[in-house]
Amino acid sequence: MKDQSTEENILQAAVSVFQKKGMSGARMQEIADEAKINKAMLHYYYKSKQKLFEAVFRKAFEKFAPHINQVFNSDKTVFEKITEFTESYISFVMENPYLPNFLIQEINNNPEFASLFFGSEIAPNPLRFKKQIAEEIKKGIIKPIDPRQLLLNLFSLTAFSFVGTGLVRGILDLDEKHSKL
Amino acid sequence: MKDQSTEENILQAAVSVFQKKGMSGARMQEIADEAKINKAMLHYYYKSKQKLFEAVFRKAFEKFAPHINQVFNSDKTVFEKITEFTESYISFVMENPYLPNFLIQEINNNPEFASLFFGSEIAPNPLRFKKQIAEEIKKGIIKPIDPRQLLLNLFSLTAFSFVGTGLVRGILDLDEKHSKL
DNA sequence: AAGTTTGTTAACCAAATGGTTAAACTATAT
DNA sequence: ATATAGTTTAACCATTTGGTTAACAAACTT
Repeated sequence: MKDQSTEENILQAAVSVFQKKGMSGARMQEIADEAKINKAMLHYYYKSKQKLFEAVFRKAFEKFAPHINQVFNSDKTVFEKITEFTESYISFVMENPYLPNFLIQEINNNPEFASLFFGSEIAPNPLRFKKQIAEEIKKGIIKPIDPRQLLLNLFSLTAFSFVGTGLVRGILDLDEKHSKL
Repeated sequence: MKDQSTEENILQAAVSVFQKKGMSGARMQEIADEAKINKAMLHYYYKSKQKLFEAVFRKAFEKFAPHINQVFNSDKTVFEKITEFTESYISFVMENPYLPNFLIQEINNNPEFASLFFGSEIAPNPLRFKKQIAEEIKKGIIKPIDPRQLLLNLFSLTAFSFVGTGLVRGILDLDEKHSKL
């Protein structure tokens, strides 16, 4: 009687719950309910809450990484990369509104755990990007800037408007109840 | 034998724990331990976890609001405001590293609860700031920009470097184990 | 068809957790 | 000093929560 993937079903429900409530806020029962299965199944497929969380985190990380790799490893110019990143990132977040916040949050809450991922294969490698920046500066294509600073700005201006949505909305919507930034 | 404020003591411990772990991650026992008092005292002074959390949230909100009011209500030019905000905000966050992230997080997790604060007296009012922007644009002092966009950018470039510290560090520190942005 | 493996459930369990209570202690007013 | 009100503690309680078990069902295997 196996709906061809209960396991995938569970993971999907776990993604939904974990990304909204975080590791400590999520409840195994709620995940089970969302997946419409018995709570015991969670432990049958994923040994523990921690393991299930890991699966969710890994999935999120793997979904997010390509957008950074696009910047780090493509053959475009820095300028093109910036344009492409913002565009793809924004449409990405529209489809996964909780994902960036989830990543940021859990990385902050659990740095040692997160560092396992940053040290792994799937983590983007910034080396090439840094060289490119240096080259383009030398050639006078872009103004001198620390690559770290550039990346930080790029991230800030794209990511924060989503991460900080609630705050910004709270402040700005006071006399504009309907604005959609 | 009343150390002139057990109550303040508790609140301080609660701030520390709640800001690091959030509402759902915080444990009453941990707060009691940090305050070096019996857990029952938490309920003696602050009826419940939710109430204690509210006190912490209010305190954070009240600490944060002046920095926005500085932008909204001072008599400086927009340009000066931007400079002043970034400076004061950065030194503020150095002293309260967990605060912005805490606010953002709990606002996202609990919009209805947060809206109580945004609707209240202590919440900054952006009206004057919006008028100022419109005026300065008319006078040709600054380029045309939606005030919401300006504020969003200002926030993003200042706040995110702290909120997203973990992520950015994770990506960038791979081949620079010691950088301190 | 019988047996074996895999999937699923209801009931249960132990630990963690927010919260309470009653008694003890301290300080202050009378 | 004694009564009174405020403060603090240890022990306790009920619920929640992550996790387990045993029995049952479905699906392969032979």
